[in-house]
Amino acid sequence: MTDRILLVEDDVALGQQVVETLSQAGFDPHWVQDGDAARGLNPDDYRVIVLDLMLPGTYGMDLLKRYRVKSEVPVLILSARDDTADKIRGLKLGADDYVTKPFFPEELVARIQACLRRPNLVDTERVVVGGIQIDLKAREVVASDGPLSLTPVEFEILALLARRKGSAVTRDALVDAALDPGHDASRRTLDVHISRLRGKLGANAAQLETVWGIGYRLSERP
Amino acid sequence: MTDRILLVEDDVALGQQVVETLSQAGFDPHWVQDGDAARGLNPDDYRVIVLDLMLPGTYGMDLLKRYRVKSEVPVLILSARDDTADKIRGLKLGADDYVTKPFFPEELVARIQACLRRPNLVDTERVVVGGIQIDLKAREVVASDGPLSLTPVEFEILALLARRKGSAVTRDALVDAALDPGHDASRRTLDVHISRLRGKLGANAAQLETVWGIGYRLSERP
DNA sequence: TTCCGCGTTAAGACTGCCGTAAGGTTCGGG
DNA sequence: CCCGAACCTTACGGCAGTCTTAACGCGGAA
Repeated sequence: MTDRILLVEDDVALGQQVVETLSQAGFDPHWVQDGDAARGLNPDDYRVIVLDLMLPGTYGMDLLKRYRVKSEVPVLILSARDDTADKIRGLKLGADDYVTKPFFPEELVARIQACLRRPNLVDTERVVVGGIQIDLKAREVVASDGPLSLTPVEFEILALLARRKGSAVTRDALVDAALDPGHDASRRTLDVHISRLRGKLGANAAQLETVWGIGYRLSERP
Repeated sequence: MTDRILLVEDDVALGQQVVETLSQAGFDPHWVQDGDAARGLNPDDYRVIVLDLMLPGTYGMDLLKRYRVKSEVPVLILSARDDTADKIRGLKLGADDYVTKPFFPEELVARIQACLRRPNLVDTERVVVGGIQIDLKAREVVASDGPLSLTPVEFEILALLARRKGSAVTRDALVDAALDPGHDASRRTLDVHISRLRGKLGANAAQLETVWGIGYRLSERP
């Protein structure tokens, strides 16, 4: 139930301080010091992302752009006091708030909590991937051919793939999200569910692509 | 079908800018510059209210409280960037979202559209789902065939499903809302009530759908 | 007290989901 | 081109989840 926060910050002293503050505030901070490392992470794995714009390697702005493409996760920018231009660019790119350095740790915590409170970004209830429409609240799925009736496991698989649309999702992640944790043996079980899902998807089956050696991906394009 | 928006903002330059932006976005903005003037207006005459918290005369927070007493209209707060405390208080008082100044006009438009999209049926006293009409205060239900006489438990089940209309509702949530917490044993009790409810719903029984492995859903479509 | 309405439980039948096994197919490396 | 690993598909049995009917018990009303 603790909220995972991703902190992207190259300054070691500041990073340590922030991690400690967030832990004390009841969050679960994950700290990466390098922009390139942050690039590979999935933004949807976190409730809020705290991003320093001044980074070695991949620039912070690029990261922000990259995250925004596939996710709605609130992003909070850390920037130098005088760098107004960067703040505005960041906000235009979809950042949700900014904090100027130097800052008091409590201020950062308050901003993060404000982000979490914001009603409109908390839950996306409807995801569209190509010809497939998924209503996460109603648990209804409509494909090009018409509405589908999916089993709970099939729905969970499709929902996870849809939330991470365009990205490859690990077999482990899918098993974790959809399958009964009681039976952890047979690694072929997921295949069967994927197969059945493809069958029901009909004309949209091609969007559910196999990523060999990794897992699966739900593609926008048919 | 143009949506009337009430803007309460004392800053003339900002107000003009917002009014122009909203007009271009296809809305019908009404601008009052004074808190006391806004006090006399009927919130239900507007689809969304955009409220600056820093006002001369009646404080913005008072207006928000006043509106909330008699109306469910979505309220969007404008606040200064650093005023985190006010944002949080505003959201606690029932505001639906906030925008921090300075903001980009497109952002405000996007937020307003998000408000309009969100079905706002929390604590409404009357809910209509397809052919079923439910008066939550009077505890009366009218179906296509005519008025129904439901038992307390049946009514609570139907009421919860109606408030979350279109969404799948967990069995646990329904048991929690409708059944006596004393007996937590038999998980089959809910089935029986659902069955009886379907019987009474008659022609509308098909709207009460089973979501296999999850619970039930009250659908708009017959 | 008796009667009736309501919530609950019990029991049986049924639907269809899930996991597994087994055999076939595709992929990538050597 | 061959081989092993990863993946696809089909079929099937066990059983969880669901629907329905019937009966029990407790309350309030007559």
